[in-house]
Parts: sequence; C-alpha cells; structure tokens
Amino acid sequence: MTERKESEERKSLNFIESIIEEDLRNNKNNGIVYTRFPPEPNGYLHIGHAKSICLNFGLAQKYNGKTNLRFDDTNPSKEEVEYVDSIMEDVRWLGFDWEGEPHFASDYFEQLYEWAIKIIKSGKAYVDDQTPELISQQRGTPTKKGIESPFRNRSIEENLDLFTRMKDGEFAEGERVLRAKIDMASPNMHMRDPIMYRVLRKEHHRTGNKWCIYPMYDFAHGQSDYIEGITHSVCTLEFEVHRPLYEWFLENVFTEGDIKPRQIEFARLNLSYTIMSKRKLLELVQKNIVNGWDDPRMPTITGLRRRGFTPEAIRKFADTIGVAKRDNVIDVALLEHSLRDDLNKTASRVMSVLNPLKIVITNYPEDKEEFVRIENNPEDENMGIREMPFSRELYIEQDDFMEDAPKKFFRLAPDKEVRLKAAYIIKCEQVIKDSEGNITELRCTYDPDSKSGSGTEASKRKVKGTLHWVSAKHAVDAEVRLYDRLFVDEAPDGHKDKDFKDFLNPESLQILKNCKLEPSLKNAEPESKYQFQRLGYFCVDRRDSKPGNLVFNRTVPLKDSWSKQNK
RNA sequence: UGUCCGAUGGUGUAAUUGGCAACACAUCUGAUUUUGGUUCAGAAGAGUCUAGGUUCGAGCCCUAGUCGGACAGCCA
Repeated sequence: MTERKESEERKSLNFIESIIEEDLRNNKNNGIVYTRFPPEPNGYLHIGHAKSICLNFGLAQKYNGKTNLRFDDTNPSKEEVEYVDSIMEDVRWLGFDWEGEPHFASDYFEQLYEWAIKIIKSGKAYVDDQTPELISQQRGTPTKKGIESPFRNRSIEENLDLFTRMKDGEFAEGERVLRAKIDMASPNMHMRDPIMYRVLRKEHHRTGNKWCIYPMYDFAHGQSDYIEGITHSVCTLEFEVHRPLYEWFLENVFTEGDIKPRQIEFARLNLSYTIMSKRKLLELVQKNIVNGWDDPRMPTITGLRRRGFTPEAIRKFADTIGVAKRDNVIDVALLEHSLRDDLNKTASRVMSVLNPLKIVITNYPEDKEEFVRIENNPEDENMGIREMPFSRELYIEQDDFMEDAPKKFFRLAPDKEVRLKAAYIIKCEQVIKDSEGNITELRCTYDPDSKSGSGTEASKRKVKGTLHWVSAKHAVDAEVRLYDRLFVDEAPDGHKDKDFKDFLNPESLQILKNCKLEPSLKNAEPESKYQFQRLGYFCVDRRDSKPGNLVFNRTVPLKDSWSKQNK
C-alpha cells in the first residue's frame, strides 16, 4: 500500500489533479471530491467518452471521492431509452460503478423551473416573443455586438405570467422563450441573453408529457452539478466559453455555505484513422455502412468490445494518453499497443489456419494419430498446457509456403525444412497443382525423431522457421472476420472539401469462410479471446457465433516485422 | 477587426513550480526465441513557435507577435 502510494506520488500530476490537490490543501469543499459523467442519451458511447469516463471515475477513485452517472436529457427530440441502457452497460463493462442510482437532469425539472421563477423575480430573466430567426439575428456575431430584444424590459409580473403560460402549454414551439437578461454587448456570445427555456411539444423518455418547456443545457448543467454536490465538473474544451454563463447561473441560485461546483475543461480525444463525431457515427449506422453501433470497426465502446478489446486495455490507454488542454491526435498504434500488451499476457495461444493449404506427410502411417503437448501461454505458465492431435494430413497457412522463395523466407519451400510448432520437423518433397497451376497440396516427409520436447538430438535441431498447423481430420471449421481500420486517411473528417465517407477503407472487412481451427476451440464461448499463433488476437463474436457455426473476429494482428520488411 | 484557450522529438505526455529536456508509442540496429510475437540491449530523433524583457540562470515569469483551436442551435 505504502509502496503503491509512493510510486503514484512519483508520477506527475495532470493539470486537473493539480487543481484538486490544491483544493484539498485549502480544504475547499470540506475535502470532498465528487465528479460526474454526464452523457446525453442520444447515441452510443465511444472511445472518446471512455477517456472522460476513466478521467472522472479515476479522479474520484484517486481522491476517495464519488462519481455520479448523470444523463443530460434536456432535449426529448433526440434522446431515447435505448441509449440510456447502452450507456449504463458500457460504463459498467469498462469497469466503473457510479454512486447510487443513475441521475437524470430531468429529475431536476421541477427545481430548475422554480429557479427560473426566482431569476425572473429578481429581474434577470424575461420572456421573448420573437421568432428564432429574429433572436438569432439580434445576437450579432463573434465580432459584432448584439442588440437588445424589444421584450427585454417587460415587467416582472408580465414575465411571470407569460412563463407560467409557457409551462401550461399556451404557446406553440418557437413562439416564446425564456431568456436570461445579461448583456447583449458581451464579447462572449454565450452571455448575450442566452435562452433558458424553450417550448418543445415532445414526449420525454422519463417525464412523458408532463412538461412542454425544457431547459437548455446551460441552464441545466451547472444547476444539476450543484444539486448533486459535484465539486469538480470536468468537461471538454468546447464548453470553455460557456464557463462564465455556468457561473452566472450558479450565482443566481446559490446558497451560501453550499458546495459550489467548478467547471474544468480538458481536450477531447482524437484518434488517427477514425472519427469521433456522434453525428457521423450515427450516419454510418443509418446508411448501413457499418452493421450497427456495435460493428467491430466502430470506435464505440460496444464496437470495441465486440472487436475483442478488453476494459483493461482501454483503461490503460486512457491512462497513457494523459490529460491536457491542447488539441491532440493520438496514433491508433498506441491503442493497439495497449491492447496487445494486455492480450499478450492473458490470451491463450491456439493454432488456427485461416487460408488452408493441405499437406500430406507421406512417411507418416495412414491410420496413426498422436497428441502433442503445447503450452497455453509462454508468458504465463500457470495457464497450463494442452494436447493437440497430429496426423498424416494437416493444414498449414497458404502464406507459409512459397515455390520460389527469397533467401530470407524462413518458411516452407521445395526441399526446405521447417518445424511444425510443438510437433515435428518436416521437409517439402513435392508440390501438387491443379490444371490451372494452382497449388493444391504439398507432399512432405517428417523426421520421426524430431518430436518437440522428446529430448532427442533431432528434436533440438535448429530450423529457421516454425509454422502453425492443424490436423485435417480433427479440425473445426469456422468463419473468421478480418477487420482493418475503417478509414484510409489519418484524419477522415479533417478535409474541408471532402466528405469523411470518401475515405472509407473498402477492405475494412474481409470474411474468410473456410478456416480450420484446432479442435479445442470447438466449444469456445462468446467473447473469449485467443491468440491465433503467429497471426494475431481473435475473439468469438458475441453476436453471431453459435455452437457448430463458430465466428471469430480478428481483434488486432500480431506485430509483423516480416511483412514490414517486404514493403 | 471581438472573447477565451493552446503551442515541448513523427505522435502523445512530463520536467520536483526558475537550475541547460524525460517517459511512452512509432522508427531503426543487434541478441534471445519451437510465434518473423514476447523479452532484452542499443540507436536515431526536439534545444521547447518567434522576437524582446526580467534573472547569475527561462520550456517554465513578463510584453508583443505568429500559428492553431473554440464560440454566431430554441443541440449537448
């Protein structure tokens, strides 16, 4: 414990931790650290949210605090329960648990309404009768001041009356809004009499038809933080300009002695070769460019999960990328590194042949079968060993044979020797082709004394290459889906005159139907993860794989200095 | 002719709050290896956007500029 603490202390603090530690030193908030993760339930969570989740929950864990899950559900026209459910599932899967029940901004509609009345009574809010177009025009631009609404100086009584009638459903959408009376000439656009409430005749997923006016984000978020006793309200950079407004609203409802939340902004995650925009992700789903939110090519948490990512790998990644305020683009290679690093330690090694090439060991007895022993994970001997059947007819990978092999090709070639992993050394004697010249089969001989682990002289012989293989008659058939990055461009949505869809990778999914797996995989459970020896990490698809009809997803290939060398 | 924010190897993040730049990924060597994986050893790569200033001393502080980002939804 002490040791762990020391090593943690040695690690430098990110800027948010520095702020928190200073607050702690000053005994601000009575030493409490209370964060929240506040998604809007209008889409699935993605890897960028994972960064925020790890940050918010991680901060609380580090400082013995708590974290709320709060749905920012103030806009019923975009929000759905499907998203609420998926978000809860994804957060849990990532390994985090929120304090108590999930919260909803909609739980506070009553309180928010009362506060709105209070602000009207203090003369700091008014009902505006103008059209959205007019209000928009009057707001000015970032470089041009706005002008005041003709309804700005209505009496408090009239505002109260109108706002009540807004709530009672007397007005149509767009007919009236409640605005904060701040400063139309403010250099900060958000302070130019921002809208607090609008009329929305939509059924809300939680409050049903109780309300026909809904608070805007700015009027809801800070107050929700306040109600929940949040001390540090961490959000992304685009809300930086909202902060003065966040504070303005808070000032107007705050009771001395309460905890006053503080908004802190950090730079959102950008990942190379992918997109993070919820809107664009939704477009991929709706246009069937991918097969749903959990398509293994999606950067959504559920997509990554189906692809075979582990929560540990994602958390490690979030930890590695750090937290700062400057815009960033993280190399996907770093994500893949976290993944491989985790899977290398935890995934069982297994032999699977994706593109089978039959070989016959001509000097191996026809009816003979034997078992060879092989360790499940050389990184962890506690994972034990298993036995694999070996016989006269085997499959190896098509890529592992070349008729005219270059000098540095360490695999099988005519008259060349190679070790079959955990079994024997074989030699290629004959290449058999069909009428079109395609290689259909290899005839090989084996050295009976070379069995792995037998301790014989021959078993210790060094041969350059070792291949994975599977016994033909024992093999299990499977479908394997090879996934690659969804986009071919580093920044698909970073081009001004091109649509991000122009950069879709046509080869992001390749389906192999005729794969041959070692028999131990016959009853592999959905979501279980393996290293297909020499190929990569694969998992059983949690949606489509069925007993007797196995479907594997390639999570990530192994690093490959051979193919790199050949580029 | 606005406000706010940012700027450190290819990428990301550090630098004990002023003491001549570290870690990870990526890249490249070499060793080990019954996975062209892992592991191990090593290399290359920035002098911290620019210009001034303060200081014995600046990546850290100040000033001005440059570049990049955010803000003109009754979205969040």
